[in-house]
Amino acid sequence: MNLPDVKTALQAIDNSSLVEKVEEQLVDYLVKNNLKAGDPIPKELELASSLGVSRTVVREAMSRLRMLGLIETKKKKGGVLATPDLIGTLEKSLIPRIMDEATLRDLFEFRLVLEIGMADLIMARVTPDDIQELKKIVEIEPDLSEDLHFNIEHETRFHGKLYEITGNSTLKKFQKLLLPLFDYVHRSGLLGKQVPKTKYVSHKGIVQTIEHGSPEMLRNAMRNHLENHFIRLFS
Amino acid sequence: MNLPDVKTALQAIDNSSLVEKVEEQLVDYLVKNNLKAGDPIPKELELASSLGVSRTVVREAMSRLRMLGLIETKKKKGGVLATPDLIGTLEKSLIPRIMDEATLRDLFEFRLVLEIGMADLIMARVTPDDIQELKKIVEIEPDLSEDLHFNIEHETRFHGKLYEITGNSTLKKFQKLLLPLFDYVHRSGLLGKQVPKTKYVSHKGIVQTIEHGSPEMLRNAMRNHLENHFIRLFS
DNA sequence: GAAGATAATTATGTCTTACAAAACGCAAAA
DNA sequence: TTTTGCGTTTTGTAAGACATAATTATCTTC
Repeated sequence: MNLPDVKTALQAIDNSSLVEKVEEQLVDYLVKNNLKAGDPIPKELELASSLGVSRTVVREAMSRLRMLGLIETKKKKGGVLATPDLIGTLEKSLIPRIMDEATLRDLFEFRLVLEIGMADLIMARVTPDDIQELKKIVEIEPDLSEDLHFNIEHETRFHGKLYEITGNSTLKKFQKLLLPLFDYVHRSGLLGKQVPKTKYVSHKGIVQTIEHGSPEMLRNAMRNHLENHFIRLFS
Repeated sequence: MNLPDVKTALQAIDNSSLVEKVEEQLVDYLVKNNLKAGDPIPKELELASSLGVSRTVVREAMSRLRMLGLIETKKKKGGVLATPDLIGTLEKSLIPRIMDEATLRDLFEFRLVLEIGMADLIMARVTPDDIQELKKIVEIEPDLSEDLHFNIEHETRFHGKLYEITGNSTLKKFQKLLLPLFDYVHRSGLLGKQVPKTKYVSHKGIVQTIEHGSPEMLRNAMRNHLENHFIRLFS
């Protein structure tokens, strides 16, 4: 037996608790029986007896699924399958101070990737109303020297609107989720020293590109706009 | 009292279960006390008595946090704070057949956004070895007419390698997570009819761009390569 | 006195029983 | 017919007991 084989064999030993096993079996049950949202789930006592465990264990497993949004339970009625809220679940475990630095860096990059990549969605779905709103936002674009807090608030509003235009609400929720994280990463010194803020393509420039440009131009504009961040990443 | 006021008042009623409240308080405790990975957590019985609830409830709440990877527990030793695995958590609630269609579409778009946006990371971090490996992969690039399964497997290997080159393991894990989902979306008819497969920029073309081109060129190449998917989205 | 075996201790993991609370159905009363 | 109230069902919470694992203390043996 060679080493990798030994490793997989060792990994195979079952070290999970009863609750975890029941949780797995429950998910399995949902999938196997082809249940869809709204379909009822067996009662706790039924599950307990058919799985051969105590109700306590079943309840703990169901509690987890409930937290994931996979099921909902009501008194007397029992449980039904629900449609989970992916991003909402993420939110629960996303606590910047607790996460390891590698993941924090990763997520910071993640944002940059998203904002450049979503150019095509924006160009395909932007409406005249959206453009008007963007113009109104950048009208009061703050100067570099101004109050930092206002700057951040302004950044958030502008970029948030961009996410909104994509019409992809998962994307939008994801952005909202990551917001507090960027703040934290910026302060944490995780990315090395803050580089002197130079202005590249401005918000106004981006709006203009959206109104009169092409997807390709918008990708480039966004990339340029985010140059400050990229410099910190690659230095 | 006007109507909106009444509404907010009504929303304020606390409809959450004890377990949920305890869960919140626990997370609060972790954050407030500035705990970091490895730091111990009070014993179940202490928590139960200081929160004024039964051990059952405390255990259910902790079970949830354990599932999120926020804490780990060992017999005799008790619980310690851990660093949660974001993507691993997502995996638990990502069951294509159970998710609603809107989110599925969103996630499909998400992938396209990522692959275009990550061009800059690729260009900044690609190594000669990576390029060699990419070349080896595309060397045996299958023809359009060939076996579908092999096609998919090949697609996965090529794009997976691209994610790997970004050096962003969260991004990579995310891709791996989404893979089964794309398969499902493709078959589900969610995106309308399959368009006749035309070849745009090929994998070989992308490799060449990575080797000799610029970030901007790679963004464009990726966008073009994914044209088939975009057509389905915007039609 | 040191090393190893053994027992005591402690905290989590599981089981059981009991009761509270909400939601539903049905029947009785207005 | 509508409403009110009661009984039933199922989840939510509590409490106590024991099992299990890991750590610490103690004892035995040399």
